[in-house]
Amino acid sequence: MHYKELIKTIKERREVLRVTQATLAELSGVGLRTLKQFESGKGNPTLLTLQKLVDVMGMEVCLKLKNVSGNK
Amino acid sequence: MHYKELIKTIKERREVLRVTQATLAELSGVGLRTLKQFESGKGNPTLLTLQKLVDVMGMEVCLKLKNVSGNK
DNA sequence: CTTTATAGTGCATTATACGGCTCTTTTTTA
DNA sequence: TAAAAAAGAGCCGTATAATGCACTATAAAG
Repeated sequence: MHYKELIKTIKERREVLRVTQATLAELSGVGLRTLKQFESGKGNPTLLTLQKLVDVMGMEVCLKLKNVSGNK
Repeated sequence: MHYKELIKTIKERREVLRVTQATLAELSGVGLRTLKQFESGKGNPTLLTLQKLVDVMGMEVCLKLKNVSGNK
Protein backbone atom coordinates (compact mmCIF):
# COMPACT_ATOMS: atom_id res chain seq x y z
CA MET A 1 0.00 0.00 0.00
CA HIS A 2 1.35 3.32 -0.98
CA TYR A 3 1.03 6.37 1.14
CA LYS A 4 -2.13 7.65 -0.50
CA GLU A 5 -3.79 4.29 -0.20
CA LEU A 6 -3.08 4.17 3.48
CA ILE A 7 -4.66 7.55 3.92
CA LYS A 8 -7.63 6.56 1.85
CA THR A 9 -8.10 3.39 3.84
CA ILE A 10 -8.04 5.23 7.13
CA LYS A 11 -10.36 7.93 5.93
CA GLU A 12 -12.82 5.43 4.56
CA ARG A 13 -12.70 3.36 7.67
CA ARG A 14 -13.44 6.42 9.75
CA GLU A 15 -16.35 7.31 7.55
CA VAL A 16 -17.74 3.80 7.67
CA LEU A 17 -17.70 4.10 11.43
CA ARG A 18 -19.37 7.50 11.11
CA VAL A 19 -16.81 9.11 13.31
CA THR A 20 -15.62 12.66 12.85
CA GLN A 21 -11.97 13.64 12.83
CA ALA A 22 -12.49 15.31 16.18
CA THR A 23 -13.91 12.17 17.72
CA LEU A 24 -11.27 9.90 16.28
CA ALA A 25 -8.60 12.26 17.49
CA GLU A 26 -10.02 12.17 20.96
CA LEU A 27 -10.51 8.41 21.06
CA SER A 28 -7.08 7.64 19.70
CA GLY A 29 -5.20 10.15 21.71
CA VAL A 30 -3.79 11.74 18.59
CA GLY A 31 -4.01 15.47 18.22
CA LEU A 32 -6.77 16.73 15.98
CA ARG A 33 -4.30 18.81 14.07
CA THR A 34 -2.15 15.78 13.40
CA LEU A 35 -5.06 13.77 12.13
CA LYS A 36 -6.24 16.56 9.87
CA GLN A 37 -2.78 16.91 8.41
CA PHE A 38 -2.49 13.23 7.83
CA GLU A 39 -5.89 12.75 6.20
CA SER A 40 -5.33 15.72 3.94
CA GLY A 41 -2.18 14.07 2.69
CA LYS A 42 0.26 16.52 4.17
CA GLY A 43 1.68 14.55 7.00
CA ASN A 44 4.26 11.91 7.59
CA PRO A 45 3.03 10.38 10.81
CA THR A 46 5.20 8.33 13.08
CA LEU A 47 4.47 4.65 13.39
CA LEU A 48 3.13 5.24 16.85
CA THR A 49 0.67 7.86 15.66
CA LEU A 50 -0.46 5.63 12.84
CA GLN A 51 -0.99 2.73 15.20
CA LYS A 52 -2.98 4.81 17.64
CA LEU A 53 -5.31 5.86 14.87
CA VAL A 54 -5.90 2.50 13.26
CA ASP A 55 -6.01 0.62 16.52
CA VAL A 56 -9.00 2.49 17.80
CA MET A 57 -10.80 1.79 14.55
CA GLY A 58 -10.24 -1.94 14.85
CA MET A 59 -7.42 -2.11 12.37
CA GLU A 60 -3.74 -2.82 12.56
CA VAL A 61 -0.57 -2.00 10.71
CA CYS A 62 1.06 -4.96 9.05
CA LEU A 63 3.81 -5.84 6.62
CA LYS A 64 3.52 -8.22 3.75
CA LEU A 65 5.52 -9.34 0.80
CA LYS A 66 4.82 -7.68 -2.50
CA ASN A 67 4.25 -9.49 -5.78
CA VAL A 68 3.53 -12.81 -4.20
CA SER A 69 0.61 -14.78 -5.52
CA GLY A 70 -1.85 -15.55 -2.82
CA ASN A 71 -1.34 -12.28 -1.07
CA LYS A 72 -4.31 -10.46 -2.46
CA MET B 1 0.99 -6.38 14.33
CA HIS B 2 2.38 -4.69 17.34
CA TYR B 3 5.46 -2.60 17.32
CA LYS B 4 7.83 -5.39 18.31
CA GLU B 5 6.41 -7.70 15.72
CA LEU B 6 6.98 -5.17 13.01
CA ILE B 7 10.58 -4.82 14.05
CA LYS B 8 11.02 -8.56 14.20
CA THR B 9 9.53 -8.95 10.75
CA ILE B 10 11.83 -6.40 9.26
CA LYS B 11 14.88 -7.77 10.96
CA GLU B 12 14.08 -11.30 9.87
CA ARG B 13 13.39 -10.22 6.34
CA ARG B 14 16.72 -8.47 6.22
CA GLU B 15 18.48 -11.55 7.50
CA VAL B 16 16.72 -13.80 5.02
CA LEU B 17 18.02 -11.56 2.29
CA ARG B 18 21.47 -11.69 3.90
CA VAL B 19 21.79 -7.98 3.89
CA THR B 20 23.61 -6.04 6.57
CA GLN B 21 22.15 -2.99 8.27
CA ALA B 22 24.70 -0.88 6.45
CA THR B 23 23.64 -2.22 3.07
CA LEU B 24 19.96 -1.91 3.78
CA ALA B 25 20.48 1.63 4.98
CA GLU B 26 22.26 2.52 1.80
CA LEU B 27 19.81 0.81 -0.51
CA SER B 28 16.78 2.27 1.18
CA GLY B 29 18.13 5.76 1.62
CA VAL B 30 17.56 5.62 5.34
CA GLY B 31 20.37 6.61 7.65
CA LEU B 32 22.28 3.77 9.18
CA ARG B 33 21.79 5.27 12.61
CA THR B 34 18.06 5.38 12.09
CA LEU B 35 17.92 1.76 11.04
CA LYS B 36 20.02 0.66 13.98
CA GLN B 37 17.78 2.53 16.38
CA PHE B 38 14.70 1.06 14.87
CA GLU B 39 15.87 -2.55 14.81
CA SER B 40 17.09 -2.30 18.35
CA GLY B 41 13.61 -1.27 19.39
CA LYS B 42 14.46 2.28 20.34
CA GLY B 43 12.89 4.18 17.54
CA ASN B 44 9.54 5.47 16.43
CA PRO B 45 10.10 5.77 12.72
CA THR B 46 7.98 7.88 10.48
CA LEU B 47 5.78 6.15 7.96
CA LEU B 48 8.07 7.32 5.20
CA THR B 49 11.12 5.80 6.84
CA LEU B 50 9.29 2.56 7.41
CA GLN B 51 8.15 2.43 3.81
CA LYS B 52 11.63 3.10 2.49
CA LEU B 53 12.97 0.20 4.49
CA VAL B 54 10.35 -2.38 3.67
CA ASP B 55 9.99 -1.32 0.07
CA VAL B 56 13.56 -2.13 -0.81
CA MET B 57 13.13 -5.53 0.77
CA GLY B 58 10.13 -6.34 -1.37
CA MET B 59 7.57 -5.70 1.30
CA GLU B 60 4.90 -3.14 1.91
CA VAL B 61 3.05 -1.53 4.77
CA CYS B 62 -0.61 -2.35 4.87
CA LEU B 63 -3.65 -1.99 7.10
CA LYS B 64 -6.10 -4.69 7.87
CA LEU B 65 -9.05 -5.26 10.11
CA LYS B 66 -8.41 -7.00 13.39
CA ASN B 67 -10.36 -9.97 14.68
CA VAL B 68 -12.01 -10.74 11.41
CA SER B 69 -12.15 -14.35 10.33
CA GLY B 70 -10.57 -14.84 6.99
CA ASN B 71 -7.91 -12.27 7.61
CA LYS B 72 -5.17 -14.62 8.67
C1' DC C 1 43.82 -14.59 21.46
C1' DT C 2 43.70 -11.43 17.31
C1' DT C 3 41.47 -9.76 13.39
C1' DT C 4 37.43 -8.46 11.02
C1' DA C 5 32.64 -7.69 10.29
C1' DT C 6 28.35 -6.44 12.07
C1' DA C 7 25.42 -4.46 15.49
C1' DG C 8 24.41 -1.14 19.23
C1' DT C 9 25.14 3.48 21.82
C1' DG C 10 26.47 8.47 23.42
C1' DC C 11 26.55 13.00 21.83
C1' DA C 12 25.31 16.87 19.01
C1' DT C 13 22.84 19.06 15.17
C1' DT C 14 19.17 19.64 11.98
C1' DA C 15 14.74 18.60 10.31
C1' DT C 16 10.25 17.80 11.20
C1' DA C 17 6.22 15.61 13.65
C1' DC C 18 2.97 16.87 17.29
C1' DG C 19 -0.41 19.72 18.99
C1' DG C 20 -3.13 23.89 20.44
C1' DC C 21 -5.30 28.02 18.83
C1' DT C 22 -7.55 30.51 15.40
C1' DC C 23 -9.47 31.33 11.01
C1' DT C 24 -11.13 29.85 6.35
C1' DT C 25 -13.24 26.59 3.36
C1' DT C 26 -16.21 22.95 2.40
C1' DT C 27 -19.98 19.96 3.44
C1' DT C 28 -24.16 18.80 5.63
C1' DT C 29 -28.55 19.81 7.45
C1' DA C 30 -32.70 22.38 8.33
C1' DT D 1 -30.62 29.63 1.13
C1' DA D 2 -28.92 30.20 5.84
C1' DA D 3 -27.03 27.99 9.82
C1' DA D 4 -24.31 24.48 11.74
C1' DA D 5 -20.93 21.00 11.50
C1' DA D 6 -16.87 19.18 9.79
C1' DA D 7 -12.62 19.54 7.42
C1' DG D 8 -8.47 22.07 6.12
C1' DA D 9 -4.73 25.49 6.85
C1' DG D 10 -1.48 29.30 8.98
C1' DC D 11 1.16 30.40 12.99
C1' DC D 12 4.32 28.55 16.10
C1' DG D 13 6.34 26.54 20.43
C1' DT D 14 7.80 21.92 22.00
C1' DA D 15 9.14 17.23 21.46
C1' DT D 16 11.48 14.07 19.02
C1' DA D 17 12.87 11.65 14.57
C1' DA D 18 16.77 11.56 11.33
C1' DT D 19 21.48 11.72 10.77
C1' DG D 20 26.66 11.64 11.13
C1' DC D 21 30.67 10.63 13.78
C1' DA D 22 33.11 8.17 16.93
C1' DC D 23 33.29 4.61 20.23
C1' DT D 24 31.89 0.11 22.32
C1' DA D 25 29.98 -4.55 22.17
C1' DT D 26 29.23 -8.71 20.11
C1' DA D 27 30.10 -12.39 16.94
C1' DA D 28 32.36 -14.90 13.45
C1' DA D 29 36.77 -16.38 11.39
C1' DG D 30 41.64 -17.04 11.41
